[in-house]
This record gives sequence, structure tokens and C-alpha cells, in this order.
Amino acid sequence: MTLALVAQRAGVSVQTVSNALNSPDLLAPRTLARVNEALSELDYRPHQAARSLRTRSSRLIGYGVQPMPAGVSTPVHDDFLHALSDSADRAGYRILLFAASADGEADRYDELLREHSVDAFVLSNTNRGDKRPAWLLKRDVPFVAFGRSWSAREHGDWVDVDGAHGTAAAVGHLVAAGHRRIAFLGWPRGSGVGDDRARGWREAMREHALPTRDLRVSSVNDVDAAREAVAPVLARATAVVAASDTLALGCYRALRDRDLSPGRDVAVVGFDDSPAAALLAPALSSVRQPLREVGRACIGLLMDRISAPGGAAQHVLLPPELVVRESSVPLPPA
Amino acid sequence: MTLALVAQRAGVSVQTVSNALNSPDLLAPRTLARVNEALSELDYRPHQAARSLRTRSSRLIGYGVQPMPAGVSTPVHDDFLHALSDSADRAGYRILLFAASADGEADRYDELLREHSVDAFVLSNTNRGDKRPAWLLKRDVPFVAFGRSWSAREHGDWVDVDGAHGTAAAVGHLVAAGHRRIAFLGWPRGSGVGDDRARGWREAMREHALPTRDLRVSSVNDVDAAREAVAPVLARATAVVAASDTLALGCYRALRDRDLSPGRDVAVVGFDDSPAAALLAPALSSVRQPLREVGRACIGLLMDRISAPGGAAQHVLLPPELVVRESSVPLPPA
DNA sequence: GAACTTTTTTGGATCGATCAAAATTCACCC
DNA sequence: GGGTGAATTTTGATCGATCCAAAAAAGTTC
Repeated sequence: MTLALVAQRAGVSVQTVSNALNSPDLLAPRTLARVNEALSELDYRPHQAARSLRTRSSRLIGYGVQPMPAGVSTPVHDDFLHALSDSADRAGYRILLFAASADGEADRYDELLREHSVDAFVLSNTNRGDKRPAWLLKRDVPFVAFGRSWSAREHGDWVDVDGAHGTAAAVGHLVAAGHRRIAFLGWPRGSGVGDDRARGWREAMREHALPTRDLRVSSVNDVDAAREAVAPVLARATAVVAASDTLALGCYRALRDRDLSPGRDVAVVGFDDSPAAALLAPALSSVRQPLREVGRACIGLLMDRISAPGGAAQHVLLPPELVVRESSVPLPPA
Repeated sequence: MTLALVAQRAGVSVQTVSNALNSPDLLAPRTLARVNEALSELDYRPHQAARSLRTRSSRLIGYGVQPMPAGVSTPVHDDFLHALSDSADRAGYRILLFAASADGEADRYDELLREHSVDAFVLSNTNRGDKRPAWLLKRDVPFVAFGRSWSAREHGDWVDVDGAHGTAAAVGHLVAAGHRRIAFLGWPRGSGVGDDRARGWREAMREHALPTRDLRVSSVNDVDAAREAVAPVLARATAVVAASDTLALGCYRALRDRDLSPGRDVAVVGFDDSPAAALLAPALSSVRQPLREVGRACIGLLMDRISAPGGAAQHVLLPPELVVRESSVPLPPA
């Protein structure tokens, strides 16, 4: 099934069929109709390799999957991948998956570019000191990062979830439920994401004229570490906002240690809405990242970048959504 | 960076360089060395589109991501995707991700084939009555399914996890710990995966000369449904093997309802080793699917199929691994 | 109806690799 | 030294779509 066959069938030249596909406004209406008929009768699809060779564009977007460090549950990004593929499809692009090394080596990226296998990249898990953005920027390769580059000076396009907005929403919700002493269980200072979530809590507390003194504790992202870290603050607080569901679970454990019940005695709100959140007893309130929208926005920015390579960097900050469950509302009398 | 440039630098013809890459044994050692030098000095990579156009093979494998029905936690297949990309890479292939509709419509698959965008497919989530295998088989399109086709007659290649082996291992482990009345909490009969897991339990019980009568209960894959379904059997059993972690969690709830403690009073083993399993209190023993190996095997079968399109169908059944945690061993005295 | 635009169609070249077959080089022997 | 056959390298054509420039057709104007 080639253009030539379609052309023969429609009684026109190959170029005319190509025009019918790529710039239909060049054709006389009568001709266009005839070609379109042949096109759909033969159910024609252009041969991607041929098109790609000529136009020097693969219409493929690279996405590197990193090996999951055992135990760390990546915020299920199935949803994200689906949204990414779906939006890309609509824009006439597809996603090329490749195995990226955990440390963000650029080799794989370089290889794909030299092979002309991809036109652009979507990055995720961009951590502080990630060399990929600068590397791509220098080479004028279109890319978007899911996760802003916290290392300030760089300015590539990115889409991110407004963590501060999420923790602030959690505080707002708890305040409305009557809480005043709301603690924050976060990660050690220094991680962009963690500091951002902490900020949301701090600012929201200030806005409600509530004290934050002695209400912030930190722990690495591990259930037992969090359980120990949060213990001392439980005497002073009636609610805890955690920077992740794992930390929130540590908080559950610490409460149980003191024969207190999450939700009933102390309200708890997590972050990420991992699959486990809904399954816990009591079910954990958590802040859900709008992964579908993130995927959509990534493709949107990428298309802008591809069509206007020199344009100013764009940033999209999406608000997450607080999912209220049993852990932050009084349980109904059984 | 084209073959022509490399050829010029090495002082040979274009074809010679191509041969150096594709059939190096055709070249005289001296020439090969010279070409290789030029090749690596210029850091040459073949233009995929050009290669693909000529060889009529994209070296891309299609994988359709389905939209995740909300709430149902897909067995985190991040790991699977990484293994898939990694193994594909090693075989000189890459993964093309596309958004597939939930109901397994073939349109998208057809489109990709007509565009020559992919050479083969990896299917996952093949449920009973899935039309994709038959469709691909009829068209002689190479594919592998993750998950055997339970609908008997079809014979495409597949890789699957031996569910029966997993539940049998759970039974063996429980028997070794002294349990004799071991119940099975499964899904309603009729699902291939569920019946397989049930069979493993039944056969292992028989092998250990243990009774199964009145020890099997079923429920849909929902925590609260499972909680109710498992209740009656708890009086008769000292251990429960569940067909999924969700069901196992329902069992936890049912035990708590009766003031019993999972692990201490009644042992519980789940299936899938979802991220939540390790986080529960007590941590849930569960059967882990070897997703890395599954991914590797999928690519292996696919390569065989591509090189020998007419060969007999191959099947790979991988044993899962029982991960023992607190829920199935006596807790150490605190 | 000639001269000049504007619109539509055509032929030929091109992207960069591989295939098939021809041309060259090499080794060996009489 | 030339002939034979094998090993090695080169030439020319091709995959299928798009770009370019120019030809053909249609439409305007005087």
C-alpha cells in the first residue's frame, strides 16, 4: 500500500495524493474528493520510515524508564504513561520507551538522537543535580521535565504538581474540622519536593494564624524511621500532615504504639494517594497528583517547543487534589 | 553523520562500511580495522528511518498501555516495563508505547502495522475472550502475551507466572509451620488466573493429605467483600491463602472484627506482593511475580518468533517467589 | 484572441541505508 | 606469466514519501 497505488486508483499523480494528505487546501475540491475516496477505500497509511527519512523527524518522543530501586514504590505512573501516550497520539506522536540508567547518564539519550530515533524527550524523576536538562538544552533538543528543576538557573520547560498547594489544602481541611495544632511530618531539608510541601504547610498555618513552633519533624522516607520521628510531636498535635503516604503510615504506627487511633484521636493526611492509602484501616486521606493532566500538559509544552524551538521556557504548575477519607474525619458512630 | 562520510574517511565505499556493520566477516581484517576506526572516531550511528525503510523492519515492538480502571491497582508493572525495555535494547529493539483502549480494540494495532511503525507486539492483561491474539495470529504478526490465553484453542506464544505454584508454595510454607486447616480465599470461579491459583492450593493440600472441604470461599476483588466472605471460614481454619493482596487485606479486617490478630492467631498469605504488602502491620507474606524475568522471557520468545515466523508456539511458565513476612510466622516475643 | 496571472498537476531529485550483481584484487598453480 | 577460482570491494538500483522547480490548465484582462 503505497502512495503510488493510491494515485493510480484515483487517476492522479503521486504528488497530488501527498498534497491531499499534507496540504489539502492546495487541491481543487473535485480532485480532493476523488483522492480522499481512493485513500479511504484502500485504507492507506503513510509508511512512517519513508516519511521520517524525508522529513527528518521521527514523530517519536523518548521516555526513559528508570529501574525502580527495590521497595520504593514509584507513585504508580501507569496513569501518567497512559495520559502521555494518549495525548501524544492525538498530536500525531508516539512514545518510545527505553531503559535509562538510574543515574541519568546521557549515553542512551545521545544514542537515540544520533540514530534520529526520537525528536524530543520527556524526563521524569529529575532530581537535584540532574545533568540531563543542561545536556539537552545545550544541544537544542526539545524536552519537558515532569518535576521542576530545583537547581534554579536552568530554564527548560517543565510541568509539576504544586506540592505546597496540596499540603496547604490539607491544612485548610483540618482547620475547617476544628484542628489547631497541626504538625508536619516531612523529609530532611534539602530536597526540592520535600521543602515545597513543607512550605505549603507553614504558609497555610501562618495564614490561619496558627503556630508552627515545635510542630515540624523530619524523617527519611521509611515507615519505621517515620514512626520514631513523629512520636514526640504526637503529644503536642491533634493532626499530622505528612509529606508522603509512607510517612503517614509511620504516623499510624506511632499512634498505635500509644494506643491512639488515627482519624479518631489524631487526624492524619498523607501525600501521593498511593494505592495503599485507600486500603488502610482507617483509610488514609491523601493528596492526589493529577497525573493525567500532567501527561497532557507535558505533551502540550513539548508541541509548543517543537514548533517554536527558540521560544521562552514555559512552566505549568498543577494543583493536586485532596482526597478525604476516614483518617481525617471523625469516624461515624458504628 | 552518514555512511558516506565514514566511507570517505576510511577510504572505502559506502557498501563496505555497511558490511563492516552488518556482516563484518565479509571484510578483510585489515579493511575492517580501518573502517572500525573511522566508525568509532566519528561515533557513527545508522539513521534508523533509512535502515527501516530499506529493510522493512522498524525494530520497534508495540506495547499498548490500557487505561487503569480507577481503584484497581495494576500489579505495579513499572518493573515489567523496565525489564521489557532493557531486554529489547539488548536485542537491538525498542518499545513503542501507545494508548490502547480498555476493551482491546484492534484498530490501534492495525494502524501501527499499516504504518510499519512496529514489527511485533507484546500484549498484557489478556483477558478471556480477548480478540487480539486471534487477530494477530491470522495476520502472521509476531506477538507474545504476558498471561496465557485461557481460551484453550488459540496457540500464540505466551509467558506467564505459575499461579498454582505460588499458592502451593504458600501451602507448603504453612504446613511446615504446623498448620493443617488452611483455607483458600479466592475469586469466583471462571477466571483463568483465579482458578489456577485455587488449583495450586487444592493440589498442595491433597499432597499433604489435608482436607479442603468447607475451606474454600470466594469473593470479588474488593476489601470489604472479602472481609464478609472470609468470616465464616475463620472458625474452621488456622491459616488463609488468598488469591490477591486485596483479598488478604479483607481477611485482616475480618480477623480484627473478631479481635484476632493476623500472623499471631491466624496466618495469612497474599498474592502479588503489591507495595502495600510490606507496609501493612503485620507485614503481609505474599507471592511475588518475577516481573523482570517475565519481561526478559517475553522478548526472548518474540525474538524467536521473529526469526522463525512459522515455528511452533512456545510457552514459558515462571515460578513466583513466596516472600515470608510477619503475617505467616509467629511474631517474635516483643 | 493574445498576453498575463493564478491555480493545479507533473517529473525528477532526495533523504540514508541495504540488496544484488558486477568489477576488482588476490592467491595459487601449471 | 597468464589462467583459474575464490575472496574482497565497488557500482547501481531501490525502499516510499516529500521537496523543488517547472509544465500544464484554468481564469482575467484588454
